[in-house]
Amino acid sequence: MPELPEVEVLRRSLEPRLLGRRIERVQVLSPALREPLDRRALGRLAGRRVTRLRRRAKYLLIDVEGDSTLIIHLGMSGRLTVVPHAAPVERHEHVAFHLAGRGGKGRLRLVDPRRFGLAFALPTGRLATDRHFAHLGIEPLGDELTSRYFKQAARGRRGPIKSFLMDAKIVVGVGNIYASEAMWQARVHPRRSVARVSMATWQRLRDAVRGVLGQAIEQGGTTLNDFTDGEGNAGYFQVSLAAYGREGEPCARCGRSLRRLVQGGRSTYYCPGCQR
DNA sequence: CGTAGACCCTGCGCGC
DNA sequence: TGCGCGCAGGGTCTAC
Repeated sequence: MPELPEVEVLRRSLEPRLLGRRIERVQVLSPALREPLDRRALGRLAGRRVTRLRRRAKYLLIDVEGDSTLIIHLGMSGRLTVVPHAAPVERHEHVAFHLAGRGGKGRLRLVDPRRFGLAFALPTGRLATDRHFAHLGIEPLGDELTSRYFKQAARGRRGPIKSFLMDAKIVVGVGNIYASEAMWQARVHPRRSVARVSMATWQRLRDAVRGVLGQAIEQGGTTLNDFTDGEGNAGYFQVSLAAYGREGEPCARCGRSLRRLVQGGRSTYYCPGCQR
């Protein structure tokens, strides 16, 4: 479900609703996620106030007092929302953080039908070396992402540009939707080998990745099915998608019919006319 | 070492 | 109406 823009939109929407509020109680309703929920570790968050919300790659990081961090990953189908204290438990609600403080009682809940998501707690200082984060590449919206970085990272690699863009060891946050969008924007064919990308094209790809992710954040993310921010609002970047999910529709740039192909078991959408 | 494919799981829309 | 199939925004592990 969520790529970097959706997690960032979620972070921004939750920030005013969580900052300074206290987690009164942690309720694990259904521990079966990608990694089983650890009742004891999550329970230790109880009694602490939220001090900061951050994002790394597609992970949401909720820092609390006492140098602990709650880490949430939404997988494909996760939804994290603040609901009224008395809201009925939803199907596939895995964990609920009962909140007190400004705004009265409430609950932050993680609902995840497909169970590819994660929720765990760590001492804040241990994040960088934790196995979930240790091997992640650079953030795409920071200063480090340059055409030179891309070129350097591609040295000695084979394989298609799409896999490269989606490889979190290179650059994080680019998932299946925004990979198609960035390649369309940069006019690069998804099967193009990374060994055959010129510096000018690396520059176009770099600009396209940043541009697409940035615009998607501004527009509240992409809601294809069920993405919402922390208040339950859908995004509207889906109306701006140029390629993803548009097989058979005319390319907005050249008019050719957009096509779908499968790479690594996942759909890629592209224009056979203007992507080379 | 890098890369390709299988796999984890539920739900939805489609064609029959 | 019911059923089977393909597909879905993530990441990790195994086999080459």
